[in-house]
Amino acid sequence: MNFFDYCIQTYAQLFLEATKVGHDERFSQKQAIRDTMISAMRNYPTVEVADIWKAVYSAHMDRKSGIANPDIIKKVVSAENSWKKSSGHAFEEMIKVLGNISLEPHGIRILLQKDLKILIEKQTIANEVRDISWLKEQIGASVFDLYITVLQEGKEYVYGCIQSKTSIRDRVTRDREPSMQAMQAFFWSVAICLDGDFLKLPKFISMVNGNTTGHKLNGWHGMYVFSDRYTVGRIYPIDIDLDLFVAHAKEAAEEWLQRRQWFNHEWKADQK
Amino acid sequence: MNFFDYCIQTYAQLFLEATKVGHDERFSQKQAIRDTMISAMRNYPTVEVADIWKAVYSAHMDRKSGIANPDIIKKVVSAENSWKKSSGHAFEEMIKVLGNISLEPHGIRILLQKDLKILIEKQTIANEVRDISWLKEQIGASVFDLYITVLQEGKEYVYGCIQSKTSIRDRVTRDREPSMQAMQAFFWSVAICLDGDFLKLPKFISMVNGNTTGHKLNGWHGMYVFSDRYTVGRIYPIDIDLDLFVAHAKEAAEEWLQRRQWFNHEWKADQK
DNA sequence: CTCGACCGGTCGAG
DNA sequence: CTCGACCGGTCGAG
Repeated sequence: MNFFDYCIQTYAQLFLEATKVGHDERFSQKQAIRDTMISAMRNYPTVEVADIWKAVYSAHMDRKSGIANPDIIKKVVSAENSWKKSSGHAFEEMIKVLGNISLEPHGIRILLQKDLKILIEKQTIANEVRDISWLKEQIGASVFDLYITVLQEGKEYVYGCIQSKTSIRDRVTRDREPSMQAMQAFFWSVAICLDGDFLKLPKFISMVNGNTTGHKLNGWHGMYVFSDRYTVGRIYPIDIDLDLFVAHAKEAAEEWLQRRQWFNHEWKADQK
Repeated sequence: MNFFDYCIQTYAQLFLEATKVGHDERFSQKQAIRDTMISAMRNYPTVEVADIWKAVYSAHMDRKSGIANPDIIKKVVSAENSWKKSSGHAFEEMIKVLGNISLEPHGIRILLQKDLKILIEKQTIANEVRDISWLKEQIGASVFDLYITVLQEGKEYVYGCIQSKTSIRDRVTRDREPSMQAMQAFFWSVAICLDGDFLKLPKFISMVNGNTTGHKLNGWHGMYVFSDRYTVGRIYPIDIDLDLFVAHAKEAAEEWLQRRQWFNHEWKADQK
């Protein structure tokens, strides 16, 4: 028998034996991986150990997924990684395109982080030095996905930071802190979420709206969700027109230009 | 047509059109994701946007992998994540089992990080306070995968730190720094690698052996690879018996017990 | 070519 | 139940 088939068979057998004597799946699979390796290394001393490892991987993937063909596995994993890396960018671009349709007539526009990076390098952003230096820090740490600017007397000012997320699951926890810092730096800070499923848990609602012992303050000026199932407080529904987001962006731009010193976390848009 | 099929078809069509006018694959796929979303949201305003997103995901996965069945995709991704999380643990256990067969008769044994954590909590590790506190820090940050101890007069001392990796790719870069700190703290510090493919690049060889301008010092006392293709300097071949690793572990234990003050990065095992 | 960053179901230990 | 950590081909910008 070749080493590959040996690994497939041995893994299956060892896993079965382990479960039969009462071990749970996690224990059994770990033991099957470990002992198939040992056994195969003994029986095929001339085969590269890395190749035996790949065979054990195939055995594990087969048992868990029902797919025995390594080519299919490889292609799915590759495609999945492509989606992970690129789909978020596509979503950001979508928000930029959809938002700017309504915003640009008002002298407001959404920028990708990389757009803003270029504009700051070209020194065409009119914010004060202190803002510019704060923005550079945020860009360096890739904190926000999008930024929003407003024109006044022909000059372009960044007045807001946007987190755009297709799925934030429990990463909301990590995104909240930078958002609060943006509000403390007198910027409009909002999140746009494709999927609001996580808002089914009260914990996350209070991370947005505050007013609980665990989360005293609101984490964002607004969170815009592509669904009307989760609307409460600063959690707003949007659809393809981004209506409430656009309305709030206009209100926020006006506020930022006229009364920035009072533009802290308490600010709330009028329109609902 | 239902929204799902609409997304599949639209994505395929938009991607094809983009490539036909000369865009590369990455640009075309990002545009296809973005514009299929916009188009589907317009045509199916009552469908949850998160569900449209899932359909676009399926379209992307289908084009990249050739697999159109979402159930298969889901199972492969799930299995892959299981492997990612569990296989490293199985490998660590394997090293522990294989190593301890030869080591335990000499009063030496390999511990998983979690084993050491428990022993330290039970206060059965005999190292000085300063060592214990250093070890606790390493455990807290999950720096090393395995530790190695030696018995002297019935007391058990941790004398080495082991990184066990199935694939370190360019993560070697990140693993080097903590290894050098372990050597500075007068511990034996080694890595055990399943796959030495990365050692085809001279850069990585010099990260192990030092003696270049970029990497003046050696990064480990030894790196043990399950292959004899990469042997040079402190890069040693091992097979299932872990011969050289075991021989060096014995030498290092002796050195640590007798002459610890001189056990710095320069120490090198005699046996080859 | 290089090289940092991306994600999300699972694991494992509460 | 919760919740932090895991990985690795791809993306994107040098």
